[in-house]
Amino acid sequence: MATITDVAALAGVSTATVSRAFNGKSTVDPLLAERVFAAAGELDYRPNGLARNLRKQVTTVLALIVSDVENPFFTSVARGMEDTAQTAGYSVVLCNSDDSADKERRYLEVALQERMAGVVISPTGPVDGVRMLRERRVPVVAVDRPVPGDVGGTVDEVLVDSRSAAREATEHLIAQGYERIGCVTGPAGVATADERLDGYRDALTAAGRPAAPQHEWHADYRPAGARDTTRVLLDGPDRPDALLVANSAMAIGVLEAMNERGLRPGRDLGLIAFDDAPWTRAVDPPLSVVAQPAYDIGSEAARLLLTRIAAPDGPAASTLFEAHLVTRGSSQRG
Amino acid sequence: MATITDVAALAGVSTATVSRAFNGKSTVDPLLAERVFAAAGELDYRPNGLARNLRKQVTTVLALIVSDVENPFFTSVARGMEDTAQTAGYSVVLCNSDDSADKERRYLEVALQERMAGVVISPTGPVDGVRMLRERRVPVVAVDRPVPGDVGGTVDEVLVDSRSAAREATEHLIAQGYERIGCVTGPAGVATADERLDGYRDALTAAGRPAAPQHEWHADYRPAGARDTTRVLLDGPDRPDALLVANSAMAIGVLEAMNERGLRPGRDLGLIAFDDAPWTRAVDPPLSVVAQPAYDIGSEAARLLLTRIAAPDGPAASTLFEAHLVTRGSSQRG
DNA sequence: TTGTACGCGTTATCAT
DNA sequence: ATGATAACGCGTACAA
Repeated sequence: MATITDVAALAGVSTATVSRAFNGKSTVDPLLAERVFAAAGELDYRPNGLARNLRKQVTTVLALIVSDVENPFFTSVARGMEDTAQTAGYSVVLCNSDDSADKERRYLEVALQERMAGVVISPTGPVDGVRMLRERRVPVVAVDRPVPGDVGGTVDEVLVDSRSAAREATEHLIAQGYERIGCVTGPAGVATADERLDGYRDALTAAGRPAAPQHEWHADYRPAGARDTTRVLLDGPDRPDALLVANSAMAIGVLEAMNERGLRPGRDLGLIAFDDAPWTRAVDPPLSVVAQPAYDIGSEAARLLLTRIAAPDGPAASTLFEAHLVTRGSSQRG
Repeated sequence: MATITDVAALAGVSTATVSRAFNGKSTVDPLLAERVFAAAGELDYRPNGLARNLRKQVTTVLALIVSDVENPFFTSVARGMEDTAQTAGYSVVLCNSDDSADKERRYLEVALQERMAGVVISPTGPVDGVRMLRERRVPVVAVDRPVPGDVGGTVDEVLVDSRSAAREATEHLIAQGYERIGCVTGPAGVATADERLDGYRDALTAAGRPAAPQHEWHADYRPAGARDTTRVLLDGPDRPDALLVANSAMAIGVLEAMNERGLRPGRDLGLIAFDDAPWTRAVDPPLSVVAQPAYDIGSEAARLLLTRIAAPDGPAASTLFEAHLVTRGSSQRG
């Protein structure tokens, strides 16, 4: 593979000039530049990114570490981040931590070893990993959830006000006349799961309804877990007549269990789920959802990260997006 | 950030010894190794991947360039590839070409500049891009589709026998008593779209039914396009009573259009779609699908790539996976 | 077994 | 405006 030296030789200039030409420095004679590019073309030369990175002590690669690549919310985040990063000349490496603190830690180590320019993460593990990067002055932005254990909010975050959204959704179910409203949320301890449950409780409390622990369930944010949970809750006593479901993957499981029993969304069981996944329009009746601005979240995270790369110091920024309720057929009785 | 020199100094050895210790060479005195690791721990040293890569002239990063990150088929492929690559010590960079030849080309350039160890791609653009890598001895494996214009099959591929699967699915619709079976496939010219249409035709022909051009539609492999197409075909004359849909994203659009018209899958319109997306179990009745072994495809592609990295020469390998029909409620009248 | 010294390909500094 | 040259941090001949 041709190197800068080869090009310099063929063009009859120094490597410095070739470098300058390729980096668009204005201080290079147009005539020489011409010759450089001609030579480069002839040799089919591409600058060696590795050497450049070593020399400049910085890469233009960002990492996005998500807890579940198959979750449409995170793929949207990825697209948003990618598009913004792209325009600034950065590439994005997508990493899947699978909600395992171990895997997450490994990826953080990789980010450090490969001297990536920054990391966006939906954190699973404790704050240590993130702290490790920050000590090395590698910018980190948390998305979707704050970093567990990060007291004092020292790391940049892009979050969604799930609690208000959950409350709004629950209020809508109440307004629609549902009376025994339940909530299927994610694992206790996961911030989004807790918040969504809190918002649900807020609405019930405000409506003067008793808190009903037997109407609150935790599943693992995946279809199968929610399906099993729903089977139990549908077959048990005091069956709810409506459900707030904390993400779209679990909504799949809920619908599956309802199908098994011939239950129809809306009529037999009011339903609102978080995440406006494409398929939610495919079910009959269409699923009411809490739409999170996933793409914008990714895009904003990238922007924050790039800002932080440019100016490593300064106080942590926290951006809070609103989620909004999209009412469709599954949340009305008629 | 501490370098190998700092560690060597603190441990009272040469940088060579530190390097050997960190690379697990057996030729290093256990006592010295001990001292090296102690020093490294104290300094919180991490080898600089950039320098290592430059020195070794090779990275341990693989690229996966897909035509649509939001397509669950490709996210499964990504997971399969990632898991296999991981165990061999490689990382995977996920890139989204968005079915744009331009974007694809840019990512191929990045792969080249960053000296990535290999590329798995679902090709959109012409063979030139791929050829460019291969000339530079960067291994490439095509997944999902062959490389357009690659006469003679010079590049490694991992494909699925869509045609047979489409035929099988169509035969099932015929056996279920559907009489006016249509096909909504992807863009003409995209290999998978053409193959699935061919398989559909195979079945009709074999059943002694006339080819019916008015029952064949092309859409863009996305929900909205398929929805619009389906609106037209449902409202038009000679409306089909069953549909083979060439991917799950389009199935969403088809179902949406059906919902608008109060049509029920199976009873009013038999339905089989490619891709066993999680949500297909959430609709009522559940969607019959052609399940592709997406995870295995990714895993096999990684294996092929790693083999090729180890032995760059030798004839191109082509792996063909079977897809299998999963019959559920949407393909039976009852 | 260990150390010395060179080179990977590039960019930045300093002269010219 | 251009060229010579010294790093960047590591791995590996080669020598000891």
